[in-house]
Amino acid sequence: MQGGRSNGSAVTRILDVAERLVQHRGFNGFSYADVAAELNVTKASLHYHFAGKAELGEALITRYTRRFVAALAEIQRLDLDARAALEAYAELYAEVLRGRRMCLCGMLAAEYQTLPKQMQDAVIRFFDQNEAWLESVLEQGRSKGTLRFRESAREAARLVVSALEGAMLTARPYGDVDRFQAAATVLLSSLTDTGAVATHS
Amino acid sequence: MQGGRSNGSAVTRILDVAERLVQHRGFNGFSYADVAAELNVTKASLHYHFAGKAELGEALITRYTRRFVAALAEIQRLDLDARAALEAYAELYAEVLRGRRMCLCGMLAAEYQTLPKQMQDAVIRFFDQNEAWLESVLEQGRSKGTLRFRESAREAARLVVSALEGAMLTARPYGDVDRFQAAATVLLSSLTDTGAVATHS
DNA sequence: GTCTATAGGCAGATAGAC
DNA sequence: GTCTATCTGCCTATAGAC
Repeated sequence: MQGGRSNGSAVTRILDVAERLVQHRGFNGFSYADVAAELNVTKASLHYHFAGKAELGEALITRYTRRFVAALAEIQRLDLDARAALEAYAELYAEVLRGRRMCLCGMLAAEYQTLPKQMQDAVIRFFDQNEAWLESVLEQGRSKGTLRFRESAREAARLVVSALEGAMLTARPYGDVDRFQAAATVLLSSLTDTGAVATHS
Repeated sequence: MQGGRSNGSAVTRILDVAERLVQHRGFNGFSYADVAAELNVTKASLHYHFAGKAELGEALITRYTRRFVAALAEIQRLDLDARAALEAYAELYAEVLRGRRMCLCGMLAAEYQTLPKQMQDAVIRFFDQNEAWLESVLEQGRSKGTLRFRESAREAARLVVSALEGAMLTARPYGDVDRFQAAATVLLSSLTDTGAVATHS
């Protein structure tokens, strides 16, 4: 899902570095100076490409969302059953975490109250699109009998997003991708179980 | 679970204001100046009580964890069944969210990479204690047949923490506590279902 | 497009009077 | 304990040369 490393245009290289910094340290935890130092340019030259931090931030979210939505479309194209589609969805998160990164929009959700308006709106759009895609997958899975949940598909979609974002969030302090995988596995099995399983250890 | 409002000692009042600011804006999103302004004192006087931001931050986590662990002990004391204990646990999170706050340690987990070492260690301890408590509740629920999950109780505990932290994280941009409640409800029902439920809409 | 230079502000922190 | 005053450093941002 990620592009190449620092071989694109100036704008692309700026976005690549800034994206990694935000996913590592947060929007309030990085500066133009950090980006400039890594690219061996000056802060002033960054302002030529992005008027201010708000514009840079908005561009980051837009690009990230575009790539994420493209990855969702690719999963759809594979025409997997619902369980496998959810596994593929969780794998998108796992890839980000393996790069020692938090989901860009999960990070920005934490900092939401301090973000410029245009970034806030872009963060909302990311989650809306994730939910819509998941709702469709979950509804289809339930209608075919491969998934099971009591509440609406929209509500179940919110659990999936919540659990995966939260699993990334809590796995990072431990530097342990297995923690994420464990939570994802329990989540998927809890939406899959048919009832014919052991009820105690 | 929260104490009174600004009626304690100077230290307590500082912690109260700083706690709210961190839960609202993040550790990198607030300053000594913010706290001082709200309390109508100067930044210098804050340094008398807390040598630096790192010490203030560590004290915040320690107090928050102590209160949270006390709330967990209170739930235990009520001797509820596992399902009700999990509902009470989720309600602790809901109370925080109703105050328009993120879980202190969830917020700090996002900013983890930028925190001073003593704060990082304190954040880890918070999650460890939550997991241990949940593991015990989940194991008991499974042995009594009121809960159902395939994997280890420790792994299921990680899902519970992940889902609730993630549900808080993603509900805040929408300013919508119902979003949290929906995710929590689906989570609990997915750990409770006995198998005799509808499998499609 | 990228640079040097600089503005203006806010950060965390300290010294020393009261 | 709280204050005034100040330090140093970093922040975002801009002007203008090249």
